[in-house]
Amino acid sequence: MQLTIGKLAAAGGVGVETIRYYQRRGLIDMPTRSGGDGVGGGIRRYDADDVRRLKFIRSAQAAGFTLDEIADLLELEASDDRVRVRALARQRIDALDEKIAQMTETRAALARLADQCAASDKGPCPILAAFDP
Amino acid sequence: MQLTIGKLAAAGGVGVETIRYYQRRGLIDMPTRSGGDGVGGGIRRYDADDVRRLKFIRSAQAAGFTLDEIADLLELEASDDRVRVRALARQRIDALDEKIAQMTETRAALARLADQCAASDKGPCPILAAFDP
DNA sequence: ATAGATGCTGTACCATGGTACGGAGTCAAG
DNA sequence: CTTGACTCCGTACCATGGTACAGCATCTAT
Repeated sequence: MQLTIGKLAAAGGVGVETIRYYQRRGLIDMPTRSGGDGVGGGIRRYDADDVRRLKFIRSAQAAGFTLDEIADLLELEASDDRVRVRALARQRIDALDEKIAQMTETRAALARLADQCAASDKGPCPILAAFDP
Repeated sequence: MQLTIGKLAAAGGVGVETIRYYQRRGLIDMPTRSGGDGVGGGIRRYDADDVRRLKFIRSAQAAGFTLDEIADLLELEASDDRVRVRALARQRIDALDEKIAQMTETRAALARLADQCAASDKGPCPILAAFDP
């Protein structure tokens, strides 16, 4: 099965430019070309494995991995290095924990201030007051 | 009390360029100048209220508000519109709730996969497998 | 009065994850 | 064989929150 960049993009539910962007980022490698008359490259020909990689990228992205991390994951997949994959996952989990904790704290503070603000219209707004030095 | 941009930046714990950036964004307004010989402006003179506004910005930012939202908050502070401040806070809380929920879900899925991966070295890595179509 | 520290403007650049476009080349169908 | 759709490359642009620098002007301390 041979695919042009447009078909690959459609298969992955992304735009053509996104594929080319992933190539620049090294997430999808430059495939064989057809029609390259010496200068200017030629038309990229993709296969089913490229579709798989593209979908992998989208899935990993949905799990919050950055494109850089995904590039690492794709390398690790090729080398089947489970220890390092686990380490990367752990790292991502820790980052998530930290962000969740921080956001939860902020959320609670903000909710408390909003309640205070709603409770009484006397004096300055507690929400704004909280940001004042 | 008159401050130059450098003193204001130091008072707020930010860089000089950040102040000028906030001015471009409309978060701090263009202060009176001294020395402006007709062309090219002149030296900005700030006062204690600018320091307060700057600190307000940093506090609100720490609570996760974007600079655009903070610009709104500063306007609302001036007009003392508590209803709209509460609405903005509520909106921020909802956004936080959504993000926290999504991240918590992702975190759980990733942790489960990492555990599965650590449990057995047989077969493909469950983490990578989860991203595969 | 003069050196050196700041300040001014405008513009370019950083990361992140793309999107858009011009001008040329190529491919498939009729 | 022509036409229209697709692809190529390079580059610029979007948002977000800044950072950096060049080339002057001004201010402050000596």
